[in-house]
Order: sequence, then structure tokens, then C-alpha cells
Amino acid sequence: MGRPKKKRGGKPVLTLDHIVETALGMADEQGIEQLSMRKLATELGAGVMSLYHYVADKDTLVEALVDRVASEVELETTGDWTAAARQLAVATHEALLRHPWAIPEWSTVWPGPYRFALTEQLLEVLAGAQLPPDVADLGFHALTNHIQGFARQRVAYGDTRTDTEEMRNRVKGLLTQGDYPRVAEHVRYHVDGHSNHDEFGYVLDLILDGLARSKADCQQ
Amino acid sequence: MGRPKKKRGGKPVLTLDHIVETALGMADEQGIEQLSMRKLATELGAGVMSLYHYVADKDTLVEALVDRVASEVELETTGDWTAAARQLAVATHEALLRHPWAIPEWSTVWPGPYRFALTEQLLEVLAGAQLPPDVADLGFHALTNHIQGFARQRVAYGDTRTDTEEMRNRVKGLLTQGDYPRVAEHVRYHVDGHSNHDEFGYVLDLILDGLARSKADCQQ
DNA sequence: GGAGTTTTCGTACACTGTACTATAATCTCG
DNA sequence: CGAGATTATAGTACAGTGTACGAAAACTCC
Repeated sequence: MGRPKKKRGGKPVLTLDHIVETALGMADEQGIEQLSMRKLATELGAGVMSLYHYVADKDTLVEALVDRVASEVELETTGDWTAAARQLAVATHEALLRHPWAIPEWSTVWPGPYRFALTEQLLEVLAGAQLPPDVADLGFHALTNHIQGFARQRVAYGDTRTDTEEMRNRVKGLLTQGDYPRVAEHVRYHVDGHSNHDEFGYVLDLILDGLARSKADCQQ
Repeated sequence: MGRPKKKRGGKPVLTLDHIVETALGMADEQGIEQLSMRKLATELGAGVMSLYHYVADKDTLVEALVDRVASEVELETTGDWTAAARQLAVATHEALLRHPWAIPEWSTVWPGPYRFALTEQLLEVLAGAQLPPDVADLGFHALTNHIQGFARQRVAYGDTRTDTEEMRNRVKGLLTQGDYPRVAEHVRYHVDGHSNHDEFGYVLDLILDGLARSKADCQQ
């Protein structure tokens, strides 16, 4: 059986881009915990150690993956600073929901260039708003916390996209058993009525309105 | 050499509590990534598989660990609802800073009984505030996002407690290189002036004030 | 052609979680 | 007291992980 030996040397057949892109696909499908160097190499039709010519570590590969997610956020914005901040927030939120595995990494991993550019852009927008410095700072953290916190919650407690059988059972148990009535009430509040509404955008606007108001207060 | 064979059977020498407590100590010292079943067993002077008589999984052990952290939060509160919410938030924040490894797990792992009780308590406090339902919901998420987000940031970007050499170098590089001027400015803002202030409490009060105000608005 | 460089990869090692099985100490019941 | 059941403790083994080391193949350049 003439199984050809794997090629060695010469013109590169792998690319960092190709590696990252494939890894991204695998992480999207199976979660990042299931992503191993070996599986990734096999998927690429390469040997494991070949990857290490392009990537120092598994950790730095993950950093690259997260930055790849950050790269999906469109930085161009239109309108005044509230509109711009809103666009950035929504785009980031959507990128995170597209790659749920990235949400816990997002705040753990050291940022790559795209992530830094995104942060820079949001800070730039807030700077353009001419808010008092401490309000701008508060606003920045409120926005980023909202983005991350909201995405985390949707993934942790049952977005339709990421539901598992086990999770649904746990939620059901929480609702039927009588312990923690307030928690149950809270869960029902979300499950029942308000999932239709765009909760993320709603709270986002509350934050932005608050910032705008505190600017107006200041200028009077 | 009369090394005594390890005892088998009979009266239990291990306890779930003992296991969890030891694991907690190890996680606090070396981080949760360094915590392995084998190391934990060795620390306990036991065989690896003995642990599995008390714990189904490593994952459920981690769940227990996180709930152990949640158990450190004092649920008794004093004063009106803003004071009570403040106490819960501060106590949770402090517990998380005491066990930084737990921060990413906090929002990933399914809550245990202590964590549920804590959530229940915060919801109860907010319910007692007689806020409009949507404001109460918003407030709950604003508070929890603030708690988690703030803790995460302190750990990710250099609290004095968790600094590593590498991280300090990265931050220094960020500040000296000219890329991302707004980010650098933002970092300096935090490093320079405001670390003395109790930023966590400051923003916390802003949130609570906002909630109180929106209640007052509603009652007029 | 030969030397040097670049890219690929096989092997090996230390480490992980844990399934399966064996074993010893204790408890229960006669 | 003795025999059997129960329970807590472990040893071994296996599949899987990240990656250090070194070898080998294909390319470039003289």
C-alpha cells in the first residue's frame, strides 16, 4: 500500500493563519477544552510537532485564537459617541456569542493586537464624548463588564445556542424544587417574558443614557 | 525498611471536608491549574484513588471548591437595602480576591448550595427594596457583573497580590511603547492616582445610588 | 555539487484524570 | 467468638495531554 510518507522540509505547507483558522473552527464546534494539539495537527493533516514551528505554546495559540475573535469586531462606527459606543458593544457581544468558548478566556488571557485595538477604539470614543475623566473611566468599565458579564450569563445559564441536556435538567430542578424561591423567580423572569426583548441592548442603553446624563449634569 | 504499608479499609481517615480544605489551600497557593488529583492525594498522605470515594470527578471537586469560597461570604446584613446590598457585594468581592483562582470558575461552574444561598440573599434584598421589577433585575445583573468584572480585572491586570514578573513587564511595555495611547492613558489612570481610592466601592455606590434614584423617580 | 537554511515530524518523557480491581479493616449478625 | 458483608483505601493500567530533542527532507544559494 503506497501510503506516501509525509513530506518534510521545503516550501512551507502550513501557515499560522491556517493553523489558527482550523483551531478556531474546532473550538467553535467542540469547545476549547476538547481542542488538543494532536487533534489539531491531525485535522491539518500534519504532525504534532510541526505546529510548534509556528506557535510557541498551546497557551499562545489560545491567545492568538482569542485575538482572532477580537478581530471580528468592526471598529468603524457612525454617529455620535453614544451610537459609536453602542456599535462597538453590540459587535463585541455578537463576536463573543459566535465563539462562546472565548468568553472565559476573554478576560483571562493577555490581549493581542486586535483586542488592544478594540479597547483603544472604545476608549477613544469615550474620550471624544468629553466626559469628566472619572465618568469616562466608570463608563468604560461598566460597558466592558456588561459585555462580558452578559455574554457569560447567556452561555452559562442557557442560551438556546449552547443548551445541553444536563443544563436544562438542572434549571428544571431549580424551578421545581422549592429551594431558592427568589432565584427561581429570577430565572422565570428571564425565561418567560424577557428573552424576546433585547435585554443586552436595553441595559446597554441604560448605561449610555446614564453617562450622557452625567455629562449634561456637569455642563449645566 | 519498615515503612508501614498504607492502611486500608476500616474507619474513614479521609473526609470530604478535609479534602476540600486541603485542595483549597493548594489552589490558593499554586493556582487551580497546578492542582492535580495526584498532588492533592500526596498532600493528604493518601492514594489517588481514595479521593474518588468522596468525589465523583475532578470537575465536581472544583465545584465544591468554588462553593467553599462562596461559603465565606457572610449573609447576615444590617441596615436598609442599599446597605445590605453593599455588604453582600463587598463580602463577595473580598472572598473572590482571597481566592483569585476562583474568579474565572465563579461564572463558569454550576453553583453549589452556598452560592445559591448568596444569590438568593441578594435577590431577597433587592426584592425588599420594592423596586420596579425590571429595575430590580437590572440592578441584580449590574451588581453581579460589577463584582465579577472588577475582581477579574484586578487579577488580570495587576493587583499587587497577584502580580507576576512577566505581567509587570507586559504592562511596562504597553506604557513605554507608543501603540495604544488611550489604553496606556487608561492604565496610568488606574496605576497612578486611583488605586488608593476604593474604586470598587465607588462604582458600587454609583450603581446603588442609581437604583435608589430610579425608585424615587417612580414613586413621585 | 555542496553547504546552509527552513520546515516537517517521530519518538520519548513526564504528567494528567480515572476505570477496574484487589485488599484490609471494621461492622453485623448469628 | 466467628463468618460474611460492607466500606474505605489503594495499586496498576490505560488513554490522553503538552512538548523537548533530534533527525530528516526539501528548498535556496554559491
